[in-house]
Amino acid sequence: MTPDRSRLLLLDGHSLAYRAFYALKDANLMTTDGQHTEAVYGFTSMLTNVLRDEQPTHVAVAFDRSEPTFRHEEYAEYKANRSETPEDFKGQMQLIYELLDILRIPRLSKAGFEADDLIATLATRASAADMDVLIVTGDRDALQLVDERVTVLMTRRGISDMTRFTPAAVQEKYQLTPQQYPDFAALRGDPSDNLLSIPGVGEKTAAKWVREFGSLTALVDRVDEVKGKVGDKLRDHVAQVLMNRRLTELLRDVPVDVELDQLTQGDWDREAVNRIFDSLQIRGELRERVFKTLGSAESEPEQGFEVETFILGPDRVGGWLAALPEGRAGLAFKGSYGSGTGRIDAIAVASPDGGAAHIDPAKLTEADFAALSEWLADERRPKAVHDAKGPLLALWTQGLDLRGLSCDTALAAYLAMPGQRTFALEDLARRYLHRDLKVEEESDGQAALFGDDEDAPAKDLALRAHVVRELADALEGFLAERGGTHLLADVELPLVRVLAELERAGIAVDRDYLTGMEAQFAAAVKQAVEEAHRVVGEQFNLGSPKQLQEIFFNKLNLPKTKRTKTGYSTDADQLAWLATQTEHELPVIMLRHRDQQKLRQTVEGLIKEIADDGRIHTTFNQIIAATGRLSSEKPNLQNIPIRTAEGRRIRQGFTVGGGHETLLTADYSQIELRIMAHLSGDESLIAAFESGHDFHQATASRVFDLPPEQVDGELRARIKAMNYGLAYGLSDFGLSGQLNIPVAEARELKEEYFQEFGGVRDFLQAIVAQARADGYTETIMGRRRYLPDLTSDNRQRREMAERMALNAPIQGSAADIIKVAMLNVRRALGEAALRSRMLLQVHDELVFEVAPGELEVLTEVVREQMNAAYQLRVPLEVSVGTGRTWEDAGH
DNA sequence: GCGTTGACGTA
DNA sequence: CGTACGTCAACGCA
Repeated sequence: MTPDRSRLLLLDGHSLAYRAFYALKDANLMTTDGQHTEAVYGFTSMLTNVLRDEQPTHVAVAFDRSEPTFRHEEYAEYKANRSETPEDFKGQMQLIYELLDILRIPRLSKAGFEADDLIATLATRASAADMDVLIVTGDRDALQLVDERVTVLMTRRGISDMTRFTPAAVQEKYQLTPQQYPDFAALRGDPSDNLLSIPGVGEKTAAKWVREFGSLTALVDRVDEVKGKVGDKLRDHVAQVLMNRRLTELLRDVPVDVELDQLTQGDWDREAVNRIFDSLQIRGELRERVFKTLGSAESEPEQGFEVETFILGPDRVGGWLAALPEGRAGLAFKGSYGSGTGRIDAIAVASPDGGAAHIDPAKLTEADFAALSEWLADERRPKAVHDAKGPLLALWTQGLDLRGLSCDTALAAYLAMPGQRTFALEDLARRYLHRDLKVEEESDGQAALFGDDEDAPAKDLALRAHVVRELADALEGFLAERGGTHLLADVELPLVRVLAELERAGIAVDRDYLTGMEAQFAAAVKQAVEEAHRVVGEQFNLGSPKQLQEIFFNKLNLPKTKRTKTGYSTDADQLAWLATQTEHELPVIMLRHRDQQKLRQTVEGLIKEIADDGRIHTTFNQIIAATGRLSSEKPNLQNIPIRTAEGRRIRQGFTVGGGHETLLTADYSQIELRIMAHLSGDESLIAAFESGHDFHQATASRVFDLPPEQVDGELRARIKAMNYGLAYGLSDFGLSGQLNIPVAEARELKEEYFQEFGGVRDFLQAIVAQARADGYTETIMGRRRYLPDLTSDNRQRREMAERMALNAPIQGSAADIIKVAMLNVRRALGEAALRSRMLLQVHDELVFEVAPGELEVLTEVVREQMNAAYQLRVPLEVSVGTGRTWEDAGH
């Protein structure tokens, strides 16, 4: 079999991006922060389609440059008629460059030349090297390049339609050869390039002349033969036509400093591609198509993973584990986990020297179980696991434990790149090991190739264990370069066990109480619905913002509120505003409905999650929040209402469980502000914390130069808003909205504040500047957050990144501190052999269940450990409360 | 069925 | 035009 000839695909980047932009203009594609993406989206779509359909072996995208070209020197008016780049198009070229770089598709440009010239040059070279060439463009000048080897794909209207120009197709369409095309174009003129045309000569005449005389040269030689008025016009414009011809000719010998064999797609990184698609908010079909298409172009992994798998039958486990060499083993588990429990279906252990064993826990002899149990629980046998918390919970249900966890690859990857959305083992293997962890494809439930191997699942799990082991080494190295070793080893890793304990413990709830409350909220909802229907005079769904807009703005003709992407907002602020603007009762009824409905849903959601033991076992996610915080899901126990009296009633449903005496909550007071004082070193702010007065009162007294006791509620509220807003990057505008004062007054307030606390302003500015220089921010414990958008051209994105940059070290440092506090509290509880236990973490608060007789000592331990978690330049203040319910224990 | 949107609860 | 999350119902698409 003779190998296919090489095929080079050349794309005209600007031309295609422009076509794509106009084709998708009406779709108004945009990210939520205002970056338009029509051109990026359309270009990517075209690129993907043509790669898929044409299967080129070589590829490059050529771009124009902003510098003038030889054409401008020849003709100052060249392209001078081009209108301004549309505002919505701006920034999209930069995004296309980034995307191509991430996809490792070569892009070319050269000062003084247009993309067309680069394309002509490379097409000519490739042709000479016996390659086929495919040119994709929207510019008809490229037709002159068409020959037996070179085909041009010309975009038609949309982005999916392309015309394929071979010599025959050019002939058919224009009745001209490709060589004649530029002659024709020169005679015709080209408004888009500002090439003048001959009055009275259009496409028809131009083509007729070229056909008749064979070429422009021949026509000029025999120009006297052209009869009539058009003949005179032609004679008047010969010089201009010849210039047109020179401008239309594409250069085939641009000194491009690249070899043909360099024009191939390089190794690309799935995670990076996912990242840029995430940031562009491109998902679904196009993302799929890119991965599917480029999957074939994606370089083959250096080699797949190979691992010899030992499927350990009865009585083989003990011997195999005993024979394991020194070093770290990789572990992988199959099973299901969540809600404080789990089930293990299979375990794989990868040996430090290569092989891996597969263990079926259902087929263990007593001796096997004992050996496995001992090995798993042996602190001195180091182990690496991917996302260990679930398996740990599952192991506990089987009477097993897991000790010696020296690396969790999910946590390590999270610390390395906390902004990632997922940390799937497959993705990490590709990113950090540059190899594929492929699971055999299955279709229609039928086992595909090799699927009839009944050991395939075992081999797959063994492979995962092996990959985890290799990945652990790679990630630790990577993390060490980023200064994350301490956080992994001394904070996140030990925290896994503590979180598993929290999840296993759960928190007791009073089901009857919650059920009764749900009925009350439901009744209030029903009443609100009826009232709403009555005052409007028709039935509608109060839960539908769309229907509500219809009622408010079309039926009742109430004043228009703030706009959302799809219409007018009906959120609580707008409803409250509407209530002040009109006599109509509906806004107030809606507010009550929203309120009661939200509470009802919250309670309903909680009831659904009550386990058989009468407790709710949330799941804490350790690798979600980019700042380092935990998150809580199924259900989220970090957003149980507290602000309103009605909402707080829900907290009375969380109670002390049987066998315990009371609940205890302990929270850090103003921890983020204390961190700000510490990090900024602002002496005045530090002094305010040390003054012993209420903090907001103390800062207000300094700002307004009043004795603390003369600070009234109004002043205190203003400064409180300032204090908290600063850490979020609050603008003058935002502050004015929040305090209901004019923007100018908000600006003055800020000025007055910084007059007193100038160190805070310096600090906040310095953080952003530092982050821009480094590309990341850092917490007190070295937790990094990478913020590439700090250098974005897009103002909205850049300013968003700046706010993230100043918030991340503050929020993240608070997260660091409470994590350390949790570890220390847990250790102290163990050392004092207390039976009280930690149940929840809510960012700056810990909730405990107090065993009988331990209240006093527990309070002491918690206070001490939370206070000592980290030495800031101001004291960490902890306030403690106790009570039968979470509400009673609050403060 | 699935993903997006608007709304809203917490720190 | 204030950061970080998770959940719900409605809705539009496939």
